[in-house]
Amino acid sequence: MSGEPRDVYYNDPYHDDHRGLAFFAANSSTLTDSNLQGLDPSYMSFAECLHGSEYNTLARAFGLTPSSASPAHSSVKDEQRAVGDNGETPVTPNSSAFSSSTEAGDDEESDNIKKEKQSIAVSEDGGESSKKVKGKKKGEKTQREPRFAFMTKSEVDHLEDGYRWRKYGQKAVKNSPYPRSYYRCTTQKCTVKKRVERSFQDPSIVITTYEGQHNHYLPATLRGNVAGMFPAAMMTPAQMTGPSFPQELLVQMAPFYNHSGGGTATTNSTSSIYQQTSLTPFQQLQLPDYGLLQDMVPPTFFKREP
DNA sequence: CGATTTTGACCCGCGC
DNA sequence: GCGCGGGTCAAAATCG
Repeated sequence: MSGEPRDVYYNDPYHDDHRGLAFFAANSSTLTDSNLQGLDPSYMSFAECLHGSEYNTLARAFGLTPSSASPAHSSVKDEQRAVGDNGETPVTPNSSAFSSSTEAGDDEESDNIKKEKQSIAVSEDGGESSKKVKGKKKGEKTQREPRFAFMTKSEVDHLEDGYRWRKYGQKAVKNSPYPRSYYRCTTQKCTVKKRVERSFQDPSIVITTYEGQHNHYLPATLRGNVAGMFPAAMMTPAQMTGPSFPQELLVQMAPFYNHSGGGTATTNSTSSIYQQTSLTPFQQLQLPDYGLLQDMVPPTFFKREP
C-alpha cells in the first residue's frame, strides 16, 4: 500500500452503526510491577497513570467543554472512514464526533438468543459437520454494542483492566504483521468483548477496543488491584449507560508521539491533523462530559513528558 | 482437572 | 454471484 496511514487506528466498516469510539493514547506499560522493571523510566504503568493526581489536567486535556464540541459533527461513519482508509482522508482538527444512537443497547440479550438459535440451526446438520459454525437467524440485523478504544503504549498486548477475559479468537490484521485478539468477559452473562491489536505503524502502541458494558462489578479478587484505578469499572450498568459515559463518545486523536519530536512521527496528511494548532492531540479531544471520565482515568494516564 | 489459549473452519456483510 | 475481510465457534492443546 502506498502512503503511511500513521493515524489509522481503527477501520471498522463492518460496524457502521457503532455507538462510539474513543481513542486514548497512553504512555503506559502494564499494570504488573514485574513488567515495569525493565521499562523506560519515562513510561508509566497503568497503575501509575491511573493513580495520577492531575485530574483537572485531564479535563483540560480533553477540551471537555460541551460547548466547544466540534462544529463539524460528521457522522460516525464518516469519521471511521476518515481514519480508516489508509489515512488518505484528512480529518478535521476537531474531529470528535458523538453518536447519539443507543439502539444497540438491546443487543446484549439478543446476542445470547442468537446463540441459541444458532445452536438449533447447526443441530439439523445431521451431525456430519458438527464443527460448522452456526449461522444467524435470517433477517436478523447485526447490531453492535457501544464501543470505545484505548491506544496504549505498552509492551504487552493484553493490558490488565480489572476484568477477567477469555480469548476466543485471533485474526491476522490486514496490512499489519500483528494479529488482533478477541476477548470476552468471563463473567457469566456478561457479553462485553474486547479486541486487542497492535498498531503496525508504531508497534509500541496497543489498541484495545471494548464493546458492550459490563453488567457486573469487578471480580472481587481483582478489586484490590485495579478497582481504585478504574472507578468507572465499578459503576453499575445503570450508571454506565448515562450519556456521559465514554462509550457514547467518539473521539479520534493522533498519537502523542507526533508531538514529541519522536523519530517515528511522520507529517503526512493524517498525522498532521492535530498540528494546525498548538494544542496537543489530547487537548483537542472533546468529550461532552468529563465528570465520569475524570473518575475513570486520570490525565497522567495519557501523557507524560520525558 | 478445570480454565484458558490456540487455531482452523465457518459465517456474515459488503464491495465489486 | 463472488471474493475479501472481520468476527466467532469449538475441538484440541496447553496451562496452573
